[in-house]
Amino acid sequence: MNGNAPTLDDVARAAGVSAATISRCINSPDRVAESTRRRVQNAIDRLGYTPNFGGRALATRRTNIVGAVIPSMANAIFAEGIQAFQEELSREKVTLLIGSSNYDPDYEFEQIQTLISHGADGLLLVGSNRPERTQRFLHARRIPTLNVWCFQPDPDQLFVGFDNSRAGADIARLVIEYGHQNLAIVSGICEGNDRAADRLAGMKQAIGAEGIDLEQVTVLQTKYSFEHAARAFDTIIAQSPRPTAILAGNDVLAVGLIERARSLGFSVPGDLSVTGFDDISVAQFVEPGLTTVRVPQVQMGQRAAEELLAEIRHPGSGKSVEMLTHIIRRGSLGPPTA
Amino acid sequence: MNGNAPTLDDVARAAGVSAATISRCINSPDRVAESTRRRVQNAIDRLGYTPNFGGRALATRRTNIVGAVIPSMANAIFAEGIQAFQEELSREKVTLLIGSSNYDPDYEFEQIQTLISHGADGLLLVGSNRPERTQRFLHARRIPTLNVWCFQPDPDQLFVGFDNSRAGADIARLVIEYGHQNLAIVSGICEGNDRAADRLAGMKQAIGAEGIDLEQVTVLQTKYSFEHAARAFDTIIAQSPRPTAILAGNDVLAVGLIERARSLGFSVPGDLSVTGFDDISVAQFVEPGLTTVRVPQVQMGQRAAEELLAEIRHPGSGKSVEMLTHIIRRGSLGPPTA
DNA sequence: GAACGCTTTGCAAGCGCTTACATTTTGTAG
DNA sequence: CTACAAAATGTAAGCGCTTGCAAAGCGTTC
Repeated sequence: MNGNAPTLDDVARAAGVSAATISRCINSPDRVAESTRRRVQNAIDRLGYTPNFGGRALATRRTNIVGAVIPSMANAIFAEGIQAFQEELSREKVTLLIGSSNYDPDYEFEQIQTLISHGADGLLLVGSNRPERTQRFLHARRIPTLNVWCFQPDPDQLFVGFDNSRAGADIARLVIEYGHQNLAIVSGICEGNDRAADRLAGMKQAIGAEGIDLEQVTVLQTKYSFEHAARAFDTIIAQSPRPTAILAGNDVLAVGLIERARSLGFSVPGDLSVTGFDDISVAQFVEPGLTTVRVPQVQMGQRAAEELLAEIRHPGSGKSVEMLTHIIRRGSLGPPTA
Repeated sequence: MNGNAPTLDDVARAAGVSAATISRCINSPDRVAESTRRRVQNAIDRLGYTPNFGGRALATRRTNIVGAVIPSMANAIFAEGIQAFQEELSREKVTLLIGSSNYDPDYEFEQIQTLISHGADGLLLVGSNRPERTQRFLHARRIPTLNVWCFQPDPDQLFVGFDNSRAGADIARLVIEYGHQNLAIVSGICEGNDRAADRLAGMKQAIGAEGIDLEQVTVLQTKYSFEHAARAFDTIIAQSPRPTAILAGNDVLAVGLIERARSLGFSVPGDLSVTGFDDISVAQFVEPGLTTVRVPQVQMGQRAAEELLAEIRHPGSGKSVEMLTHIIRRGSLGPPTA
């Protein structure tokens, strides 16, 4: 915001019309006579006028800003989706206000408040499981909100995502189909992270359903980093009987596991198979390529933008969308060694 | 912005004081008596009041929103830096409005306009080389602007970055030190991208200075994607004499080159060395690890936030900062085969 | 040429907040 | 108890824009 920027009145004076006319020229040009419109446009250009944001926001009670809180930006997982989201918004002249929560619900709440206090007309949030007070806040303020990366058939909320649990079950089933009986799971930390929790639950459920004793399956929860994954690997590899396959809760963990395995001299998938989840771009560049669950990030981002905008413009009109995931087979999953 | 949200006046009425007092309670609590402050705070909590953004922006002529236009979000290159930038802003209760330009100057200009029209108090931009009209716009509006990812000793602009040219020269020199005489360069597209151009210029300069005939060095410019890199590789490998080392303009290209090389059966660095630039996180996870230029992204993001905020709050007080890069040696660069 | 309807424009009342200035309250010293 | 300064609060004038309503302009029609 600029101290000496020209205002509507300046333009009005310059063009010899009233401020209202200028405003109409900008917001509904067809309600203004062709000739005046030209004159006004001229004045606007000459003065280099741009509408003042505050004034406009105050008068229209709308900012055309949408907020998004994602767990992390450093992490490739959300990058593509958010990029698609942003592009879609941009098409509608809406911009993106971004916050990141670092996977911490309290911090997420703080970010949400900040975004709202900075005028966000609506919010994109990742996942659905958040503390009572966050829910209350959102609800009390009647803030259009859309959750991505998960799906629930709850008519009171908006989702554009997929069923993490089912996808988790899918990949677990595939691993078992390959003949693995001795499994380990390296999950993200489930507390406060419904996606991690659902994936894990899905995996467990499928494993149980296939007749494998869940007691025998080591489950580790760890932070999303190569380092943590490496440590998890060390724990798992020390066990006996040693698992022949490790299911990772996401690709970052999976890549970390593979790296650690190889640097310790294990062959993947010869000695040990590894699967991931998310299909981030590294997944195809590790050696061996990662067998993982492909999440339609770009589609998800686009669709989320559409539905959220719909909900903002006409409350109640946004729809939930369930997307489908599918498994991408690459080299990291093979049959167990006899 | 919410239709039925409580306003300052509502709170004033509820607390039995004037609106001005409420405002002071919020913005300069020490100018208000302890007892009233408590009473007011109480009313605020009870009503669930949050200041209206438009009103505030209008009155203070400030939004506490900072805009950033980065070439791409899908790309890991800017993720870490922007995350650090955002965290630093967040500490100061400033939020980040994000646009992405897709490496296109026109689109960048458009995004800049959008951000400004959405109230950004200042702007973070990547690189420095932009069209006349963008410069004019920024200058005419007196918008505090800071450029990252490059550095120039220009007192009229703010930079927090490094010397791409020197870094390019450094890595080229290292490659030559290893004994390579037959080189190729796969650069990003230089037009409209000063960083790519500077890196390339630096490499060329160093190569020339080391007595290698630049005519003999193939230089390809291509988009930042694994696909394009693979195609570039195909071109280069068909040449004779075949280069023994390829210098890539960034890590995405380098990884793409390595992947393609390996999938065609070439060994890296046995048959061919490859170097990168940026040290994105994949760089350490490709096989072999990428020898590349480490860019202090996190520091750069933090420092950029500090300086930009300084410039916004007290125009003229932001300082340019030159950061240093250094080379990370991993396995992808080795001596040429005899 | 009067009456009517349509389009184009102007008027003026906010939107919710901050802040300079005026006023009241409180505290303190003489 | 008075006088005065300091602290606390209130008053009111904007900040720049949108928009309902009224007025004016203009072309038709009878």
